Amino acid sequence: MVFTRPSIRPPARPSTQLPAPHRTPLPGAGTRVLAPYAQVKEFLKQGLAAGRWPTGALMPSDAELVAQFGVSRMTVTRALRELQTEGLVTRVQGLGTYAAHLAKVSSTLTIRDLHEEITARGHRHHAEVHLARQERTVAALAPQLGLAVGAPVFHSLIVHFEDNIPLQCEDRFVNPACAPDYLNTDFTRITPTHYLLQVAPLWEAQYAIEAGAPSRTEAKLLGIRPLEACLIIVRRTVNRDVPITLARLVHPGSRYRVEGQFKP
Amino acid sequence: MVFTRPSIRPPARPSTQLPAPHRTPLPGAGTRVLAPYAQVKEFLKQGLAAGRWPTGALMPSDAELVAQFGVSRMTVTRALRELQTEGLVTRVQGLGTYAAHLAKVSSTLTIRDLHEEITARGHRHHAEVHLARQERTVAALAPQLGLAVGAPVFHSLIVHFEDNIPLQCEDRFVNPACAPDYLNTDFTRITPTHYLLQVAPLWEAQYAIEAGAPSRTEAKLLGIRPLEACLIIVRRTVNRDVPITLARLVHPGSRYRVEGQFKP
DNA sequence: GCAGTGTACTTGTCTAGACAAGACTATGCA
DNA sequence: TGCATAGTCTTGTCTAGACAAGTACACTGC
Repeated sequence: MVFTRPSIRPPARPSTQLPAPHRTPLPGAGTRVLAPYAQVKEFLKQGLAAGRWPTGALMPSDAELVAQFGVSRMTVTRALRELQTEGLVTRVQGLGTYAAHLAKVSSTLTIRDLHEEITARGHRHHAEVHLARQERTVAALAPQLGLAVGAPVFHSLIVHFEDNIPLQCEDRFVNPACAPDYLNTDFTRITPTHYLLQVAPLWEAQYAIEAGAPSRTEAKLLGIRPLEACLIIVRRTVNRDVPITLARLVHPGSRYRVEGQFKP
Repeated sequence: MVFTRPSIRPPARPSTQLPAPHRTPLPGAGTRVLAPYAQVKEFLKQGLAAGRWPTGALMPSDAELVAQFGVSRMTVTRALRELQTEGLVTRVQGLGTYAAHLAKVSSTLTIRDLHEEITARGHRHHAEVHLARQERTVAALAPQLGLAVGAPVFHSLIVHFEDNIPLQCEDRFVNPACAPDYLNTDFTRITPTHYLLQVAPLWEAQYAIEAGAPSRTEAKLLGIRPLEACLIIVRRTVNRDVPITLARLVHPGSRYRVEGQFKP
């Protein structure tokens, strides 16, 4: 659905002209007046919230907003670009700005080092290392880690405790090329996440969150019954297209959950 | 940790000067040259990835980047502002730009209407409505929905099927003020999510994802054993600070998972 | 009817300069 | 010594204009 812009200019829109933007900071007014770009942004956001432009509808052009608000095009552009990165509008060169599908908002969910997370709660963290050795890549892992079958790969199995209660069972494979010193790290003092962040500070990750029963080993390590529901996160981390690590993080369902926020 | 900027200008940085940016589109070159703002951004991103500026370190100032790249300040500003919204740098007026803690990246996770999601997979969706009525707000719900205890609230209980297999048990409470017609909707044809998106198109949501056992009713409705692990999402949706709805979505762990991506 | 062309409109990006406001530092005065 | 002040550096924001490039549509000539 693409609306056509009327070829005739609409008749006398109510003026939203701003009175000489930042040059008059409204001396007595206690409430901080919004910056012009923020006013344009807010105007469009409110309109979208009110359903003024349904999904796919053509929104005012840059030039129209410039005229309406009496600001420069750079200001309008900034407002629209921010709305675009927030996923609220779609801009197509040569065509115009369209209202986006508002259901598709991105969530903010910050990933943190478990050690940090636990200490931030004012609790004590410690870890038990059950395995840290070099193995040969098996077929199931090879494509995920970008390694050949049989190539060396680092494997660690660590249980993390919050105030002596098992919180996470971390089963991790690491690409040796990215972190040659991985196995020499003392994981009771530095978590793998922390170490890997230092080695490869900028990365992307794909993750899958699911509920399931732990394996028999995991249940034993976590001190839970074999059928107790667990929150399982499988995370694959990539640094500039080079796979770094693949981790399976198993948490007792009763002790851990993921929280986040969607914001348009 | 805050580094002090040296008061003496550093000696002759290797020039990254750009050759008359977009005015010379490199006639023969097949590879599209990055826009100047993108080049500045990429330069800083690479530096961060390489650990050139550890967390908290003072990064080059706008003026330095302007001189280094031979672009205008607006161009540099754009690059830095985008890095800031991506959470890679922190900018403080009067002080400078600092390298941010790279572990905190935000994830992209798109929330979609379940009906859309299922049909997008090429499968068939249908819903069974087990409950859709007005009730009185109980104490536990009142603060979450911003309603008084005893005030009317809409309550629906719907099971969603993918190709006749139960996928989600949706237990939902809705603020009547936001969606007066909620109970008149035919939920076998329109999902509550879809309906609520039309009524209140712009919203924020807080969610919690956890693993747990279903209630006895839920197990029955989903056709699973009482102890089978379920992925439970509790979502609270707010439209401009007005609570709209509170939903508990229970999925059999073996049939559903959440996937997403972290990107810096 | 149909293919090509020109025009008008759109967004994408950049420049050079400007003023505001926050944070630090050196200076001068009591 | 202690405090106020001026100066310098920083980021935050805006303007007015420019060119590039993509799209749609009316017009032309065949």
